Amino acid sequence: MKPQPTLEDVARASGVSTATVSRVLNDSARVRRETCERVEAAIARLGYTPHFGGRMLASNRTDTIGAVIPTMENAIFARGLQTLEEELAAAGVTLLVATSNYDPAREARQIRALLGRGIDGLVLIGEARDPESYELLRRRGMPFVVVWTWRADCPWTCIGFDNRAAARGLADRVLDLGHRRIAMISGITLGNDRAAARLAGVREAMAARGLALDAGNLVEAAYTLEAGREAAARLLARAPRPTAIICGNDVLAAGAMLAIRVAGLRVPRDVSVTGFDDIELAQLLDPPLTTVRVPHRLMGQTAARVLLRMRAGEDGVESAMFGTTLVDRGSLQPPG
Amino acid sequence: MKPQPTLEDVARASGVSTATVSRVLNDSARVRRETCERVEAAIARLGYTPHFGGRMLASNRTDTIGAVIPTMENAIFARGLQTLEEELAAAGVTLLVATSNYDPAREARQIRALLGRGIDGLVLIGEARDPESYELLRRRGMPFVVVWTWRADCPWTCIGFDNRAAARGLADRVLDLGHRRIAMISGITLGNDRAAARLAGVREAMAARGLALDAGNLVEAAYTLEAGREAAARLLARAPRPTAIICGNDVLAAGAMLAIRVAGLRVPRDVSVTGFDDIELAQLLDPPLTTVRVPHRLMGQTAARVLLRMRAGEDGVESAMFGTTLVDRGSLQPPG
DNA sequence: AGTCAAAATGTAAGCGCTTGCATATCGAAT
DNA sequence: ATTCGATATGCAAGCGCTTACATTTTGACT
Repeated sequence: MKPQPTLEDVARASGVSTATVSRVLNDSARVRRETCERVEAAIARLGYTPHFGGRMLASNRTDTIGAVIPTMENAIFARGLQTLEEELAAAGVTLLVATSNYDPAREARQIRALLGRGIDGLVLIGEARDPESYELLRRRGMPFVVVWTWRADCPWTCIGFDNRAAARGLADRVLDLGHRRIAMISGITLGNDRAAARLAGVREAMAARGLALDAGNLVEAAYTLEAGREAAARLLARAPRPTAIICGNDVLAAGAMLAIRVAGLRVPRDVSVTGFDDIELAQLLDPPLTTVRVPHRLMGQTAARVLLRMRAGEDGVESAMFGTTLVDRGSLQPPG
Repeated sequence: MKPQPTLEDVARASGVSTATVSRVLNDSARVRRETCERVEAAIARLGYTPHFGGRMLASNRTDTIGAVIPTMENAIFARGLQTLEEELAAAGVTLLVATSNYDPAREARQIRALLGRGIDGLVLIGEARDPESYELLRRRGMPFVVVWTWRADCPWTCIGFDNRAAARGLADRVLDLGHRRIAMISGITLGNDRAAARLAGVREAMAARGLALDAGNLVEAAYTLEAGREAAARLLARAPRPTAIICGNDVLAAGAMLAIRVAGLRVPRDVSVTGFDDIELAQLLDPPLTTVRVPHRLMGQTAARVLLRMRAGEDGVESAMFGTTLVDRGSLQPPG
């Protein structure tokens, strides 16, 4: 790493003080146009770039927002992030991403790591986590938003949708079509409020009709294709076989459809399958997957705006709830 | 943002100098065990975390490696990153990710942004970019590696595979099966050496048998489902219709298969389709996609190790080439 | 008890930047 | 010409940390 030109070098080269150069760099409005140009020329000539550490130390800002997401491998988070990033970039703010792999301990570490890097704000997925993490955020006065989830009396600013209600709506549809032997492949609910809420929504829909989700018809599985496949294989082996499998997300549903095909059965003739998220994959499956579309872009965009406002010192920023859409594509039909 | 305890607060609270506290934080080996414990207790009690800017300013290191990738929406990069991140994390280094959306100008900006944040090293995808960016890296003496590509006389440290050879191998298989009316949906080759190399590989295989890729049978398309679909629709409208469509990646292939289905045709009976990358999606398509498996994990892991060695001052670090595998899944068959 | 490396700790000088305050410069109004 | 805000610039004090060097403490040997 070679020595880089400093603010002082620029100041000397353009015959002004370091203060003026700094002003040019930050709010050039307060510097005379002519001086400004002279300084900018020197900056270009020397190839100067501000030293991040110096700036951070002096101003205690980083123009950086952090985000901890479960994984980049699920396209749904990737897309939400993309929007978040674009929206932040437009305001000159960088996005710093960390992943937890759905591991609460790792998420806690990542939060600490991001705080240690002096972020100005934080985006978190879901609200289920260690109270210590929340306490830490409070102590530091760190602005943050919780996305991908929403409930009426959430104590944080949350920007998301009602996982429970969405899942209930989906389960209602399944029930309306006449399914009674219903199984669910849920995400791991421990430490994951979205997965838990989706499961609760399904249970609620069934309870409303005097039904219950048989313990043997519920499998919790990590959000991977392989886990979905195994879970479905287990469910298909039951007698009587379920006529519909509600999956915690699209990846699990894809795994389930794989298992169904391997078992020599057809979707939806023998078994109906539903997903959740509406990732691109959903329309590529055969048959295309009936699923719930989640407002990922809207969440990303709103999270960015809200955090920028918080950073600007605005408080009392409100939560936002977005709706979801049931996307009917054919993998769900009345039982044969 | 509330005021945080500083090193000095910790020093005062534990009755030592700031230097000692700093030593405890960095190489506790040089501090007496008893003192060390006292300091650590104070750190815990005060909830102290080091100030990143201060550290950066004083030591001029950030323990951060940057990466600029085209997009997070393609799972193949996401997975490579995951491995990279894990490997770096094990060495106490953070990964900072930026995306370019396949836009050279934006990539150049992202590189500058990362440099501005004082990264210790950089991972770049492919080697096609602005000479100014390379010049900038050279001037700053910034360690970097180029991944996802490899060629014999590349002037940089590159860690990847031979896109051209892999594509040629695939095209050879297509030709061996007897296809002669071959079409290709390539990624946009402008500013993308991987896409260009894959196209070149296909051309080379055909040339070796005295064939050429008809201009009308080549479409360049952005790496999205929609673009793949449109491109395929265009190709299917030609007379005579191609018997095989070689796609620049799996996403394009998925789009092509969608268009083929819409056109009332069947894969592979009426048209064969091949992909590239072997993302998870490939095995979920119907029929499952014949494609080229790319060593994404290996590249991520190796890139991390190489950069860590470079950071440690080691030079003359060598490039690495990994092989690819043709994964035969059924979407490619002899022409009907 | 005395000696003397080695080990442990302290001292203090920056690292590059921002910013409150002081000073200088400018233009328009008198 | 003089005055006086407004505007532009400079001065210099930190921000929190690391680290070269100086100093003190320790403990194994005489």
